[in-house]
Amino acid sequence: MINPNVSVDCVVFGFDGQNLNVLLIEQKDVGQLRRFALPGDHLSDNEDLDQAAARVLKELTSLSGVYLKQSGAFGDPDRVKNIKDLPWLQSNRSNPQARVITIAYYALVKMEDFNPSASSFAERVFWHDVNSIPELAFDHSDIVKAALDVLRRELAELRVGHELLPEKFTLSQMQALHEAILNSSFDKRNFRKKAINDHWVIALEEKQTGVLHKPARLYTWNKSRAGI
Amino acid sequence: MINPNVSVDCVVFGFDGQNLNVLLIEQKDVGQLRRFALPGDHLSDNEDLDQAAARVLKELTSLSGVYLKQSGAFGDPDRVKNIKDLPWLQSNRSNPQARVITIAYYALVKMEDFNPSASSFAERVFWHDVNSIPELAFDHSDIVKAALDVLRRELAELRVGHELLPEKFTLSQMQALHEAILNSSFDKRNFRKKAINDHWVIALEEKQTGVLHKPARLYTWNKSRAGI
DNA sequence: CAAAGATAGTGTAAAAGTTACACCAACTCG
DNA sequence: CGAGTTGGTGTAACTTTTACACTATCTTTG
Repeated sequence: MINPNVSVDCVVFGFDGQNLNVLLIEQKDVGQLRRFALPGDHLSDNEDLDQAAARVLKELTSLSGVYLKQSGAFGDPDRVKNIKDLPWLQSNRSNPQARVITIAYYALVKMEDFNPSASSFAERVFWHDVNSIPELAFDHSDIVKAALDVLRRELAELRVGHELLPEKFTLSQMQALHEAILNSSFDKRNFRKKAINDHWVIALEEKQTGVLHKPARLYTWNKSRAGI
Repeated sequence: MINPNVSVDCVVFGFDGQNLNVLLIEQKDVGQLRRFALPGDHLSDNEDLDQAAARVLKELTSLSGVYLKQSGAFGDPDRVKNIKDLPWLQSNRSNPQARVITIAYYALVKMEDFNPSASSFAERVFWHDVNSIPELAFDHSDIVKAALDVLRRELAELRVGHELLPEKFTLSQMQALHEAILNSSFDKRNFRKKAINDHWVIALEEKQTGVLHKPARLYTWNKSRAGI
């Protein structure tokens, strides 16, 4: 059974080595309206919030094995009462008037590791650049903003981000990741100094192959550091 | 109307100039069991989560005007299913089996500013030292732990704590506050240097009065700093 | 009014961390 | 073998953090 009052929404940030993206769905809406939203749905009985977030994400986008963390609860009594959202609610919900409190989750993934594919009431799933997100259903734009705030704070404390790079990576890749998420840029020498001195990473005796320039040394996360 | 599936719980931290305490209620329980819990109750229709937290806190403890911030959502399907909680649920809830998801809030107050007084299903309200909290109803012990984590992180970034000192305060008072919340101790000279150099505070041309020792200089928060 | 009791208030040197900055190295491809 | 591309490095100036101990000023009491 589904709980009419509680939902979960997932803000999945994807990194492609360059830019930070958010996973959105296009909902099947009445008429030919295009309607974008975060993957999210109601909570079922007998499942935890964490489980619900994982299930819903999988049902709508086929993504699984993603580590989701809570980023906030949204409970404005009118958050699903906007007229723009009414047609969709009427054709998709048994009780379109029901008040819905949502628990937001966020995650970070490597885009190349996943092949989102739409199902359930999602007609399409796609990645969208985080810096130019279109209008979203309900209060989903607020949810994305809040999640991005949390993400940035967590990255600065190195509590997230390890998922986003290959097992072996170069310091330039790591720097690109930080720059994409924090939307800023760092001095190469200083960034490397810090990563190495603070033991974020461990140097391997290996180099990149298959690149058309000087191959970079490979590193791996220092698993004994916090957050891993 | 009350929502059977969603509640809010408040972790109100109180500071008395020395120690950090948490506001607990003693619930009226069947028999002579003493039952301690966080002030919390179900969400009503047409109210925001933030409003619900403020209302519930006021109803149970009479505290109002407290700035509450979200610290997490708790939704284990069994979180209100423990036998220890059953008698109370049966005599206090129309649907004692209902699953309840709770949104936790926390706040920081000066204990002297408030006079908690019990009403509704709270039989007694009291402050309890944060370092030795008794067993609480439901999963409230987890909620307190999580709130304390959030609080400490926020204090370190000076996003909270301003409420806890008088308008004009001494640096020793401020230091005691930080020491109580972070449960640690700092060097007096270094702490002062930092507070002044980083412009957390503004020195006033005033001194303490009515103390039985050298009166300390008074300071006030620098309102142009983040978080105020 | 002197002494005791209590907290306030202060400086410095060493160490650690942060910042700003420019050039040569190593690989691939044509 | 030259051009293109990214990798990789050192240092000096500056800022921040840490560790550490004594004198100052007020009240109270004998």
